[in-house]
Amino acid sequence: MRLSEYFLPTLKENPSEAQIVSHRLMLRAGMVRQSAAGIYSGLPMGLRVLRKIERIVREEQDRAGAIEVLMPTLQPAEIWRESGRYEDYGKEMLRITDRHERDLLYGPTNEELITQIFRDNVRSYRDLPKNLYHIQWKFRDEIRPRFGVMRGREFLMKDAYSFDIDEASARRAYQKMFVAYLRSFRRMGLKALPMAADTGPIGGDLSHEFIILAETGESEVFCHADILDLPVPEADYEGDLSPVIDAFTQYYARTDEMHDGDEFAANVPGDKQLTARGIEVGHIFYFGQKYSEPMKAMVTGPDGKDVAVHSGSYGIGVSRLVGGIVEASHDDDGIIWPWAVAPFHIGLVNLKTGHEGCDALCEKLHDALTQNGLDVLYDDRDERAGTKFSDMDLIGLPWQAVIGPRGADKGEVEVKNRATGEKQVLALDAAVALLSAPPEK
RNA sequence: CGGGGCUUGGCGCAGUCUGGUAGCGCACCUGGUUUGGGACCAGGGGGUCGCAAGUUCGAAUCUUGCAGCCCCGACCA
Repeated sequence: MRLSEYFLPTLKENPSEAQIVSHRLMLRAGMVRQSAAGIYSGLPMGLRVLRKIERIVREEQDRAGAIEVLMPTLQPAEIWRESGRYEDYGKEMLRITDRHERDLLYGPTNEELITQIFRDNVRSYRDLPKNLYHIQWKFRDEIRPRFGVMRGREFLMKDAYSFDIDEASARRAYQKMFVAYLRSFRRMGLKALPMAADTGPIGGDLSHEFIILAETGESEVFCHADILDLPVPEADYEGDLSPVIDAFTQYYARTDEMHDGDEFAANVPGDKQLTARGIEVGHIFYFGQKYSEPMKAMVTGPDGKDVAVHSGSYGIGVSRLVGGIVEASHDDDGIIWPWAVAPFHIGLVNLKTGHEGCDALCEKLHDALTQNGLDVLYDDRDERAGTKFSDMDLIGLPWQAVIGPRGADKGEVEVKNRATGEKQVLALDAAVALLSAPPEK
């Protein structure tokens, strides 16, 4: 993509409404613009990141056996009356009335709708287990939206819903999602820590929040430092997942609402006690028959008797992750994108557009990289070097390839690693080889 | 929802106390000189000062009401 033909409005100064770093950087790097409190438009840069995150989430959900569907943003009030949540949900639910005076709502979550779809189409235990998910916009009319895209009112969420014949089977569905979440976040370059979460009225041990550490996180978290370095293994979803789950849950890890100071002190050695702030990027829980009973989501079991299915739901805040990743990965100059979610892999900087040697070498490099399947943003604007360098640092692509009159005629490319700042001058072929791999951090 | 702050050109701000018809930096347009870390000179365009009502000869400035946005707290992917 040629920057001169792209749409990338960067800002030199911080907009006054943005207070936290991810919000400031996302505005300055031309990723999003605010439309109203907690409601954002995505510009091309932001959309690219969102799509890459979405793709990772989708691939890992599919791999874990979940099946993608797409439910609408607007839902009839009727099914929420059935589950009893229409009144319970309160003012966070945006209610809408259509021209026929029918009550609708903009979905804050989809348990009711998916349960309706399930019960209307599945009758037998032989069709279980099932795990259905979708990636769709949600709306929760938060009292106080803040932190840019991390606490918006409108947000993109992946939500999955599992249906099983009994609790033992449901537990397995839960484990699969647990592992899929570990894998998803790891692929995005994040260390997401599963933390025991409040299970509410259902009880049991089947609820975890996945938290990434960041100074601006909303909740305080307490954990054993060793969790941070646990490897995420290749997943065999057909095999026994318990060892993986156990490895991650053997350590103390809790948010402030679940925290117990005495237990923390007793179970975690002093030098391993980690207190930090975190951002919740995922939440999984098993809720049994909470919705299947009132909504009559029944299947016939092997004994010929109808039973209400056992369900769980599993959410990932896709749009929140964009902000979360920026929080977790930036420096004073701008964003530092992990390779897997970078809007482009490489920023190709032509220091002197119009200079024959520079133009020619840039074109060559651009074509070679593109042919290798890489996303290249080619800064061919007629701007000064300083402007290009600072814009490139700001938008944070993993690699920068700089071509200027100094080295162009010798066929030299200067390659810079955005994360480390390390620079090296290379011949074209060597540059192509280096740039085609994720940078070592 | 309670407390605090803000609203003046695309962005960042001054001017408001003490009313006199709007200014600075950046960005943008034209021309020229420049050109490896956000250049310089000259010229230029763009604002019913958040909205409404009031006071006044005269309101960005004073009064009242409303709206939007941000921050702190209690709640949430």
